Amino acid sequence: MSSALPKAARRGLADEAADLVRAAIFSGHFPPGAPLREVELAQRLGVSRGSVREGLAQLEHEGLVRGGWHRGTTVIRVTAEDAQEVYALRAALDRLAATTARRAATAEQLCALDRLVAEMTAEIAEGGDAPRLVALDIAFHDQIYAAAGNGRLTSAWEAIRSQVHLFQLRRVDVAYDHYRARVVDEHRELAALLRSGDIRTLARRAEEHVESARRSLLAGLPTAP
Amino acid sequence: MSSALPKAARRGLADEAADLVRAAIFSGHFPPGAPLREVELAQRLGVSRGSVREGLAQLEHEGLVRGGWHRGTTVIRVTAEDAQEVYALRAALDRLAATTARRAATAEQLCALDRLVAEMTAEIAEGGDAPRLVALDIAFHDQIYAAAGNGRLTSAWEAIRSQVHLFQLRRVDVAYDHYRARVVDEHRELAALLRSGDIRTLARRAEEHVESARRSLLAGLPTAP
DNA sequence: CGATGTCTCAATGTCAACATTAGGACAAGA
DNA sequence: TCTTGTCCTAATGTTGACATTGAGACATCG
Repeated sequence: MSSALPKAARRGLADEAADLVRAAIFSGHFPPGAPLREVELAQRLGVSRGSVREGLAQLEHEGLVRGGWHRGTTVIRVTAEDAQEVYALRAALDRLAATTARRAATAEQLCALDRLVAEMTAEIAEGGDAPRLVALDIAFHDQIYAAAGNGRLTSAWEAIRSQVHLFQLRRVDVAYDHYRARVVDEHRELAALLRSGDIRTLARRAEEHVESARRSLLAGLPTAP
Repeated sequence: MSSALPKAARRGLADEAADLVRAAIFSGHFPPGAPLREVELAQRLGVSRGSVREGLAQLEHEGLVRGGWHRGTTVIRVTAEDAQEVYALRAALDRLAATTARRAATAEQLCALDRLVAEMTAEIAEGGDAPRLVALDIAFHDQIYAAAGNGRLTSAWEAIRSQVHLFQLRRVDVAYDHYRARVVDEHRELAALLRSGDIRTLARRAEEHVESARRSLLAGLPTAP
């Protein structure tokens, strides 16, 4: 069959709260450095502090927020050093994901990649909403990790996924033209290499793809705030 | 100065509970597949269920236990597939950690590596307690990650560290002689390469070191339950 | 006899109250 | 003025009780 059923994942309020807060951070409602108070979030989301607390712990494992003993939780700030760390790790993970997926990916999964590239193309043709493009970008890489089929690798990706998402949103803020001009071509090439490319070339291009994003963000970062 | 003070990290009961349960798993008190009931742990550790719950969530992020919606938490089982996943990811992480540390490590950190190798040598001379050797092995790699100085990379390592620890304990169960014969030499070579070796050679040897561990474990795994 | 519906209970999910702490305001002293 | 000690408060850490759920036992029906 095409795909196993979505296994009816019934989730708890903690996951719900985590999703809500994460979306609020991406939307800019909670800017970098903003404090996330448990009581305030609890009554705003209509759940108890325990659930909010569990959700915040999840976001902390995603690296989106930082907290300490009796010191509250705050949204991370996007410093050049943070970007260096995240993109260095992402390069290593993407490299492994790509080379693994090169051998393990099914035809259906490869088609899903092509479909995402097509959606990016269509999005740009319609004007190009930046957040939507970034979401497609992330979804493309999600699909590669899924195709690799390594649960631990996927978990490692999920631990920096939200940070990458945040950084990419920042990137399109400071260098949208550069991003818009390259996003489709780079992903189209990755998709092609994943379907029928040399492993070593694929590994190199996967790393370079991340390197490209890192430079693009860092070029505009020091000038910001 | 030699080192910044350990910043007096005051921890909560949740971390304490996580440490206790983790140790209990390593010691074999909770064998693979054993259920971890919150109520039982709570009264045995003398803390509330909330703290135990938070601790278990931490262990779940470490991949040591698995849990689902209203389905309890159980210790992971060591299957061949799990080992493949963990060691594939570890190879990528160790490669990045080693190459990064090659440039960033301080003299003090390199000496710490030598000291650990010396401890391994001494331990083997005294008979060679397997769990202690494994602990030194893990500590050696901890030190490399610390020397790399990439917080996100260290977090990714911590997300599989406990699983690696568990797998290595299993490895010395099934192939202690092989482990005992190689552990000192392999780590001594890594330490030397980190001090003054070619980057590409270091990257390759770091991956091979993991590959060696993977094969050693997998060779004895399928025969075991 | 096998399949299906219902029931039961042990275990987890959720909640609101209580205990503890970090960090700042403030005043006294050198 | 700078340092130091104290207090206060807003937030987090912790707890036990209540609500909900999943999985197996059991009975019923085909």
